[in-house]
Amino acid sequence: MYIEFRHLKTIRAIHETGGLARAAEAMNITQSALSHQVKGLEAQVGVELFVRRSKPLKLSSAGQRLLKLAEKILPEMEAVEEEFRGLRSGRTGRLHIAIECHACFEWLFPVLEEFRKAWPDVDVDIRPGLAFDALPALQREEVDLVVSSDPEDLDGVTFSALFDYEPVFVAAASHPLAQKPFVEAEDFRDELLITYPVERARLDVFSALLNPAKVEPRAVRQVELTAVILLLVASNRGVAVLPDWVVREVRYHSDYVTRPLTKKGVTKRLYAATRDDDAAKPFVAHLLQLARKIPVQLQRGP
Amino acid sequence: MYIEFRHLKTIRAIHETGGLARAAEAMNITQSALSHQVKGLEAQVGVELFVRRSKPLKLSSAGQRLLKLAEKILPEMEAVEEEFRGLRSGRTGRLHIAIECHACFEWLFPVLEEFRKAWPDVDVDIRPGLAFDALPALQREEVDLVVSSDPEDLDGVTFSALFDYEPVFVAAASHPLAQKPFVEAEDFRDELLITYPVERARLDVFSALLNPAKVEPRAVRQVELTAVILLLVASNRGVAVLPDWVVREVRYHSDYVTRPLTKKGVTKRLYAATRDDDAAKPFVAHLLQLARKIPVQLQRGP
DNA sequence: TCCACTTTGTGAAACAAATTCATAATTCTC
DNA sequence: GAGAATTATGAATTTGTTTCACAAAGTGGA
Repeated sequence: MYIEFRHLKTIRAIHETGGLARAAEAMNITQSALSHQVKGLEAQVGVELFVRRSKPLKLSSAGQRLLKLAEKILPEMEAVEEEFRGLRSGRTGRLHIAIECHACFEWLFPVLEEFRKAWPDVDVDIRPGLAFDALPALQREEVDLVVSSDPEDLDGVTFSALFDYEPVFVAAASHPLAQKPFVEAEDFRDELLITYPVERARLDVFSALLNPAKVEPRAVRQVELTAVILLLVASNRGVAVLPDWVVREVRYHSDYVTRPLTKKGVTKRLYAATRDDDAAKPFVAHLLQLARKIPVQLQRGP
Repeated sequence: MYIEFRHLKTIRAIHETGGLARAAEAMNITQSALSHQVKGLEAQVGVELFVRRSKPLKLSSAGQRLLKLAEKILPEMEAVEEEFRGLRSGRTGRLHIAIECHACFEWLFPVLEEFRKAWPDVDVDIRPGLAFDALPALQREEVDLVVSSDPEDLDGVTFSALFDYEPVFVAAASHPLAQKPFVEAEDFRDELLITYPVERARLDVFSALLNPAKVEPRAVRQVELTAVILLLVASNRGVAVLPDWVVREVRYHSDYVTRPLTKKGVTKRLYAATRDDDAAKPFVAHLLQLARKIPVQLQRGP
């Protein structure tokens, strides 16, 4: 049984125009063609779809059922077609973002806020990238942009630099280490370190400081939310290392202090990874531009 | 841009089987045909639907959008096809009932209760037929069965008798007229008559008794619900004339009495009107059978 | 009831599109 | 890099849709 979109459109047109001849005109097609089509459809489904006793062709009960289907299906259909039209013109598309760095929510939300104003038709989503390997997913087109601080050389994938940041030590103002101008790996040996619940390789403290120095903190506690981490730190229940942009406001708050890691401080760079063919799309370029500008503005503070 | 069901099925099959060749086999079609089809579709929508860098063909982001559409639309489609298959075999269909007689709900609900057990796939509905002319709607296939007590000679419409009933006078036991063995038109002259809110021509009291005798009751009050009418009658706020089946239980209830209209009583007959072509359908026949049997059982009482 | 008018139905021919066959070109696997 | 598996392509074939030119049937007015 082969009902086709053509048939649904016909049913709808006949119903709307109230007749086969008028429907034919509305569809720029011959009245004859429609007659054949309707006959063919009725033969296929084996059911009378129209009442033929009276001249302006009218839907039978089965026909009305089909009309209901048409009115449900065709708009969805047409929405997708419209979407594709927009996709060709570069106005629409999909931008599913995976973030490997846990704290990136903090600056990404303002970026997306701004982005959506400019590209309302782009299907934006954030996938908390912690559950899976983001870069393979990028290659498999499951995801369209990955935020990462570890560029790799991958086929068909480009990494573009977004901005630099500094992982900084955060502690309560009353904490002994607050007296030092900077902290070193050894300073962590007796501390309870609060981190995001991700593998150590993805945490700047470990990758940039503790692992190279082979230092293990007294204890590590994993906390999901940035606000909660800061709360714990403020009440002297532990210390943390967070990207500077996250604790920017905190600097002028008496309960916390921030200190560089090592004398010279540590600098890391964030990248956005995209598929090469996507990089040309205007909305992708725009997002990258925003992701370079807005976090820097946020760091300058309010 | 012409996306067709064929294309959606293809998208789905390729996704499910994980490859064009396997999908082709699943659809009993050549692999070549599918390749052409996919190419044609991509040309139509002007968008890459598959990732071709790797061999087992994989959906691109646009392709995934289309897959989502397919997974939404195809099941609805297939449900309707199934419905039509059932319709051909007489297992399913539509049975929208219009009732001209207001009290018919009382026996129609038990009938439909029973009916739905036997024909779960038939789309049954009751349209309170008071708002429109039911018989023309029947001819226009807006409705499939009309319950009426006034058979007419209409083209393409058959009236089949259901059962006889007697419109009876109902009054509080303490009402003076309760003393009489039967009531006559003249008896209504000083009464407040409670009726359903429909035109007088459709009320048995008027058509069978008062109009011929040219008697007008002291007052008429219109009430929608049978239970409320009986409540009012019980508290002696008026009298009513209702079909006997409605007040069956009431007979043995001390607060009410029922009396025939005129010495011999009045007998009316209910009919079901159907379109001639529907009358052959097995579920229509079954409904008529139930509508003859069940109300009589109800009248015999519990 | 007849007549003009409108609307729907039909068969053959023209046209358009989908499918197949045979085979080439990729990519994957070992 | 050979062989297997998978997808792509071109020409021929088959299938399906549309048009054309009428035929048939219903509608409404005098």
